[in-house]
Amino acid sequence: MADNHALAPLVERLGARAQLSADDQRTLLALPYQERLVGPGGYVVEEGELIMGWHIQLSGVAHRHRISADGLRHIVGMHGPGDFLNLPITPPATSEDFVQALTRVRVAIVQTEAILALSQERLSILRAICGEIAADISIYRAWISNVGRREARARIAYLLCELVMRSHPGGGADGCSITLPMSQVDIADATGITTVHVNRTLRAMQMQGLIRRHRRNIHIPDWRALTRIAEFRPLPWTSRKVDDRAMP
Amino acid sequence: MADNHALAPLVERLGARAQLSADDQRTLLALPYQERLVGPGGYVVEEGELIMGWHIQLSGVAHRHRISADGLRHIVGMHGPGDFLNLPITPPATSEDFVQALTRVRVAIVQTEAILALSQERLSILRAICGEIAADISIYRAWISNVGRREARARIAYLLCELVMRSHPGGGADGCSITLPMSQVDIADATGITTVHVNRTLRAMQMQGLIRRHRRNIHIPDWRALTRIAEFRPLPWTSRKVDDRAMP
DNA sequence: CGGGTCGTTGACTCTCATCAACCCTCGTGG
DNA sequence: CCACGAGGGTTGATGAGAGTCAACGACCCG
Repeated sequence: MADNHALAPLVERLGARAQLSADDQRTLLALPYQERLVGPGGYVVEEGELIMGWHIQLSGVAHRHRISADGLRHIVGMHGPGDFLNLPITPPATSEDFVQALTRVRVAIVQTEAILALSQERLSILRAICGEIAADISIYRAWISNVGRREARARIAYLLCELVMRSHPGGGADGCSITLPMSQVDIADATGITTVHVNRTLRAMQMQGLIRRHRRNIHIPDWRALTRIAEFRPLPWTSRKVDDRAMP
Repeated sequence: MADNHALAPLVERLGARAQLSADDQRTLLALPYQERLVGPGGYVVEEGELIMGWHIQLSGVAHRHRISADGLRHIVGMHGPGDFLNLPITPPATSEDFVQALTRVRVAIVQTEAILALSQERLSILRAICGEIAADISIYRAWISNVGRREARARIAYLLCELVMRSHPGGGADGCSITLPMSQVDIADATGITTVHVNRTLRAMQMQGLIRRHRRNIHIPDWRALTRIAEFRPLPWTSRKVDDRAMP
């Protein structure tokens, strides 16, 4: 139902973990929203920007980063369809980081008051939103653990696992492939290692048979082996369905 | 008002960022709750545990960690009075990490349904909770950035800044001091470096005049210098008041 | 054809991990 | 009273993983 509705990714995401009645789904899809389109390299959100409205990513891939005093970029998260780019909070709250599009990205902006009102009316929707935020938080903690103390290969493997989960509805499997939405520079900034070392590590992973590469296409012959190296926990990702069809 | 009520830390935290009427505050304080007391070293939450109720830390200091396959401990966050140890979500959701007490810790457990119902009744409370969760998320992202790509001194400086903010209601200032609630082993696991290197780095920071140490007492002669090294952003911490009085 | 971004590789350096030993303090118990 | 052990802290020697610097190649697009 309503698969071609713009807000479908939101409903799918909320429905993945919690029970939403047909009525809940209709109500969500009926939320008034504005749509924004951002091209590759464009900023979806900028640091310091006032948070006006609840941003839900509809399609495409983006990353979230901060710039340190010495100009280094730290990527602190990846975003895909259905992701909440902020919480429904009211100004004068401002964004602490940049969200930058890697591909073409569509975003829906819902009035904060509208989603808060809806949460008050419908317990099931409030519950679903809480569940989704909890999963997001768990993923952020996984990133802390990932970049904190682990060797380069494990960090990159983890990032690959996350990208696989984001682009394959059913999760990873032997023989699956992804097209990296990001350059090796981006991978470096997301894993806290240098581009030179990313390059060498990818090569080493290929030598070890963990991945096969052709340009930005990554083939994963043994999904279990990759997750073991990455110490990837699928829990927060389970039943997260992603719908990334081409734009209308 | 109600300063000596057990749930006062919750009201203070929620009131720090949002406007809560006297009536809101009374309603929050009237929430039914169970209290749990955990001694130093005890687990407040264990990995895999079913999340039953909304956990709010009332006093003490705790840390949140994960154990990797090779047995290494990764500390992914610190917790103090007023912190939400989980979101109000319903089973079968389980905890992804351990929360372990460093000092004696008191926790209030509120029925998930009770706080959800209250959020539905009172927009101001829902707003306040969203604001607090958003600040927590920002802090997690800061951790990702902290442990990702920075030298040992900066990582430790950041952790010290956070501990200062947690124990000084008004924020840090020249000449302030803290008593570390954690050993150097804990600092190592929270910053992703080894204990040996933590020790050497603390010594170096002392040589440079960034800190003075006596056992676990840390004196900070120049707060601005420390935050500059740490690239510490006070924003998510602003007006976060902490009340860590002795237990009744 | 030229310029830009991205990817690749080599040589050298350095931070930090590893391994190992030793100290201190404190609580316990003979 | 002292022996003992455990946890935490300190220090040195050595090595490995990753950073830095530099150059070059591949590809895309105007």
